[in-house]
Amino acid sequence: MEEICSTLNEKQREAVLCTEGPELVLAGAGSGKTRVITHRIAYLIREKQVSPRNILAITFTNKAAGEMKRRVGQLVSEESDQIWVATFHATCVRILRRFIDRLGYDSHFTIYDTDDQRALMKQVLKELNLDPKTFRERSILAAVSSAKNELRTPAQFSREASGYYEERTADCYHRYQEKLAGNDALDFDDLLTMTVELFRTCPDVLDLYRRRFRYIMVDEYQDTNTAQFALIELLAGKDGNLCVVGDDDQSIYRFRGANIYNILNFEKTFPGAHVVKLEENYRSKGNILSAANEVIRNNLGRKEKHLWTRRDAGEKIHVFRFENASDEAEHIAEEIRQRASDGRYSRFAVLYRTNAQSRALEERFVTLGIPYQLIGGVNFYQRKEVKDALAYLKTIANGRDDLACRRILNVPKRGIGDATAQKVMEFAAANGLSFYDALLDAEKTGILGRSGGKIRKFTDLIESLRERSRSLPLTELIREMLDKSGYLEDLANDDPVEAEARRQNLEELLNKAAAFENDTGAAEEPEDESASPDLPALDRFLEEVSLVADIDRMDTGAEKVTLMTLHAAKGLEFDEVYMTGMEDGLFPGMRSLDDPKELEEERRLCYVGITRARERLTMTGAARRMVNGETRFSNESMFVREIPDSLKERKDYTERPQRTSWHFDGPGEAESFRRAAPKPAAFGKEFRIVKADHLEYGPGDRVKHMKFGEGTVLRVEEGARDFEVTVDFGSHGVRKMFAGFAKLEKIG
DNA sequence: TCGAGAATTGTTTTT
DNA sequence: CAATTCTCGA
Repeated sequence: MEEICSTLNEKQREAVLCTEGPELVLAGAGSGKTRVITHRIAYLIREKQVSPRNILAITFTNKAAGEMKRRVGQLVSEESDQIWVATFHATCVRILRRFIDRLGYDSHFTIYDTDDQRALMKQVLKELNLDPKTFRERSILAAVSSAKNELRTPAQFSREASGYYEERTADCYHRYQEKLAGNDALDFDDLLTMTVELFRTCPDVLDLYRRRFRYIMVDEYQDTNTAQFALIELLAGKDGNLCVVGDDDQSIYRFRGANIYNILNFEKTFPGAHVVKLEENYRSKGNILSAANEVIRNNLGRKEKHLWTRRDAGEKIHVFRFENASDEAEHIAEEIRQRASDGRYSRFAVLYRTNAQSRALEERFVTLGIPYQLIGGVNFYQRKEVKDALAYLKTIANGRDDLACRRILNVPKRGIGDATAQKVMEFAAANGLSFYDALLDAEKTGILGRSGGKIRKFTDLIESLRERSRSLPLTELIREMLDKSGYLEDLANDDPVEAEARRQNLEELLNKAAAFENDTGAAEEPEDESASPDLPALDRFLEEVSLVADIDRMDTGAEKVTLMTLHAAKGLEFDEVYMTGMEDGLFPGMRSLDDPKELEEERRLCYVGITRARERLTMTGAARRMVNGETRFSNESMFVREIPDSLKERKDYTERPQRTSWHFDGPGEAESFRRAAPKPAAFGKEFRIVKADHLEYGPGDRVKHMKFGEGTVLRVEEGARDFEVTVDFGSHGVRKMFAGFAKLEKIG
């Protein structure tokens, strides 16, 4: 016990030692949250003699799960792989593979990603004869998803629906669910809702897992949604040994159903809960932490806390403003190149609000030859060629996934068009067959005339590959599939640059398959009943692949700059962080400007971004930016303005820098200012001067002024807000002016 | 059936 | 300004 707790501070120790009953650990950014969880697990095993099998730890990403496993392993070597550490979704899949037959589903179900969901919903809209203009599958799916997150069934949904639009949406939900079932498929949300459903309808199953999971821990608790909460509550019970760890200030997933009240009301939901606050930050320099605190204090409805650090203040927050997005990107890339002259690029991260912003940055990084890794955007496993390959594999593994089969039926082109596919669909529906089985049969009965031959060739291909899949290792199978199907060959007809990128992605898929084979081959010890039961390697590979998030691919070892969204950055930390696109209308986004709830969420996101930085933080923005083909002008982000000037060092690179708005350094004044005028002016009416840290010219230098032409600098005086420069312009006279306003250029 | 070019959309954020 | 969907001729 001494050794386990010796490295912990008092609060952390308190959190670790409280093992029985409900516990809430409010862990501020960088306060050693993961440390608490891992040590708590170690303490349970080593001191409380709890069997590792009785511990469940839930994380939000596979990466976090892996990291946690690794760190627990360091503390309690032997038994650590007995602990169940997984994401919500992976946990649910494991449970469902064993028991979903109780709900009338096949245990070999496939998992649909967003694209699959879209395709399916499109079919639904067509079948229900709904106008795709008024009923967009995107918004219907959003409604369905939030219904599922709230555990509302189609029946409930239609009961509560009012008005034509909602009623039709209910119909879609209903039909969509039927089609999923018909395909033995679950979408992401189903994984959660089905598990809750399973526990609610089968007490014996619930009981089994309750006995197993005597100690439950949930990381990032502030981001749980209603379904996840229900799941936890079912497993733990009102007075179970449930320890949740989170930070209400870092709740940033409201858009996907996260319910911040899960954490805000924890003590009400679990009376008698032990609450521990971790407020010492071990990560960031003082100024960075102060900036974070200054920003987040503008949110109402949060648990009061004040993060502090023993670290020195460090550099000020660097604030840059540029003319446009490409200047912004150029400057950042150039600065990183200089600062990383030792090649330690992994110390840097560039963060942005929307994935679209990565483009300009990427271009600059490429031209300057800076190694970088891009996280997010299109998930690797959702890229077209990878999905095609996976669709082949799914069809080979079992012909049950109609979407997958249809996807590849004519890829590469086999001369089997939509009309034919439509006929097969009808045939399948009429005979209660899957799409693939319909293909096999339709060809036999010859109902399709001359298309029959083409279909025959396709099914022959699949059948022969299926035969081969029984003996061939995974990687070999994929190679053969790519070859025999003519997919690789077809790729060559593409644009050569594009084709090369695709080939590389397929190569990466092969690497992943090889890694997967190695992993499962090495771990020959019979995994306990938690593993999916006796699935062939191919099926298990497909399952694993369906649950990986893009962040899971992040390579922390490589010396590369990391480019990603602020959302993806949660839980990570870097020495030097750039937060880009700090502009009103972009961050905070347009939609949040008139919605206080939404604005608070954006502010939390900003807080998350700031607290990722250990040593140095830079915030950048552009005066104008191309959005949707038109130029948008914007003000510096209100979040930047919420950071007092005393913590910032600004530099304005725009052609016509703005005079600084009234900034208040004293907390009292700032407070009243914010209350009195919480909203910034929508447009750049205010001028802003930026005090440069130095001037490029001094007395005696020749300079050029926009209006007065050339002159000689007589004197430079440093004022509070700016440099005052006196210049002799000859015929235009001797003039005294502010440097930031005059924009003098040195000549010669 | 299929490709090229036109037209028409659209924007957060992701397990 | 994309990326996706639509339309039309072969």
